Amino acid sequence: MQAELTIGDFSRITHLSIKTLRHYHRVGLLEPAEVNPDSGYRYYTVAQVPVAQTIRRFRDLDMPVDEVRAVLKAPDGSARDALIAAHLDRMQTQLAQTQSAVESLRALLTETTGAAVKIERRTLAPTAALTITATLERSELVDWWAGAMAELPDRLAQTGLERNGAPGGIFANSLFTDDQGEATVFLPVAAPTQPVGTGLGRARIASVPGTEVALARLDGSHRDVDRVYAALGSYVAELGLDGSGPVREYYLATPANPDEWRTEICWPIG
Amino acid sequence: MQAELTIGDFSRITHLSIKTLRHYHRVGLLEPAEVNPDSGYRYYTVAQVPVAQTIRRFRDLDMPVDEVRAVLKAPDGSARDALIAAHLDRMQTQLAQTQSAVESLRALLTETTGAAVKIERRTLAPTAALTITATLERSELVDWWAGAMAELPDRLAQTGLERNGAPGGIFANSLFTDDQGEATVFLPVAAPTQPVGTGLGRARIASVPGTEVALARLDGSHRDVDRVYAALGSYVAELGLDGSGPVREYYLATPANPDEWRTEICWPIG
DNA sequence: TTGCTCCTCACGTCACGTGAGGTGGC
DNA sequence: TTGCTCCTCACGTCACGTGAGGTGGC
Repeated sequence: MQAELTIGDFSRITHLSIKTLRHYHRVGLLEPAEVNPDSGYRYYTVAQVPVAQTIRRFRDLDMPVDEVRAVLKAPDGSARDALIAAHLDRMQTQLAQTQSAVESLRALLTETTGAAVKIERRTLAPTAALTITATLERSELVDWWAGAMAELPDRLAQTGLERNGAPGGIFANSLFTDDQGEATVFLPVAAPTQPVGTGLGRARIASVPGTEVALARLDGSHRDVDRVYAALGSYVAELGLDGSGPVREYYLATPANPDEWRTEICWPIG
Repeated sequence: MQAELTIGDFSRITHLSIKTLRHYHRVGLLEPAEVNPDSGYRYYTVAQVPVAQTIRRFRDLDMPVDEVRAVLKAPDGSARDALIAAHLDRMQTQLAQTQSAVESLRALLTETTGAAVKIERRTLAPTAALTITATLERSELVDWWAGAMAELPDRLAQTGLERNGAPGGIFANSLFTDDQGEATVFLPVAAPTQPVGTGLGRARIASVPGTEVALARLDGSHRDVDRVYAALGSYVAELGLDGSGPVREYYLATPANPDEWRTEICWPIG
């Protein structure tokens, strides 16, 4: 025997509000067992309680409704587990980001004058390089960067070429102004004396152009990289220089501990 | 000399997207230093860069725009610090909730059959009690509960009355169905032989009515309290009982470690 | 019969993002 | 002059919440 529960009963049992239950009906996430065609009254059964609980748990973790639906409809356990694992991963990332945002805020508040960023001018020579390029959303940038940076040394070994300097990245302005654009990471190499074959996957041999830049070094993690960008951008603007080219970064040291990273941030000048 | 920056320049320097900058202008969070009245072009100055950075930091922490505005306009450092501290507190709470939601999900997934909840029937006798009652939003409930529970013993000492049983709480259905309603916490006392004076603040002497209930014990934190509610509600519904009264809880033990709490959850029956 | 529960529908919220259609500045 | 940057305006997104106005069921 299926006990018929009104929406109010079901709400009390599941701790999902009535408004929320109606919403979940509208979007097809949790359909009442029965709807009276005359009155429109929704009726649920006790068998639906565990489903509602599962939904609540996932929504508490901010899993999007569409994804919760996918989890509930997943054909088998492994598909389900994969979706859940993916979401827990995202949660993990988000927790780390929040943690880092808190630290960043603390730094901003405790800092008395704003540690001066030392800016120098430098002329970067053009070079050949092993490159990976993609057009992507700003939000994908960090993950993409890590993957591409990890791939480059393996590809380099395939080419048999000599490495010729610190790895770098080039980032289109639109990545910042419009939240999407082209990014490149590269490993400088001595110019190849003969053509390099295929089989390098997404990696390519290309030339990285020379340019004059305003440059500042960032010691530590990229948590506060925006402060360096701000210093450089302000410097270039105050001098009335044309800084319209894409920004470039050189990764002098990237050990496991991000606090020990050393990076050069380069803002191109005219 | 104030360097005039176009919205694109300013976007690159601050890492706020152009759309976001326009939005912040619309809502008055960050106004351009100048707007060309003919073209509508926005112009910013380098002096605005630090302000933009501060905004970005706070928004990264999900501080609502209205609050960021309040922080920026705070007349003095202490008002500002108070707003920031309040927000960091909320962040802390939220991190804890996320943590607990993850654990709760893990529990739901690893649990094989769903630990059976033992349900018994009991008749609760009416009693006099020292009570604190409020109408509140569901989201305020936990904080309010902690404050009121902490206050009750002090108030009891003021009355000179004898405690007569475990503290409890009574929660209106609308708290769950409609996200707001009346909540009461109480400390049972022997019926006072003479009127109790005023000066008890928000606490009152009142009578807690008797009722018959379906009851289950929750050992551990209230993280998974909804599972007990679900078991009781399903039980009552399946037996076709009228369970429309407000839910009641008794706090048998609330030591510092929430995993050692013991609570009786009572679903009233007709 | 009363009043409590339930219903729909249209709109609001929050912090932007999207996209059409158009104009200004070097 | 071209095309790149900038503009407005209306609407969309996400997960509901609000509120008006009305009806069903015990």
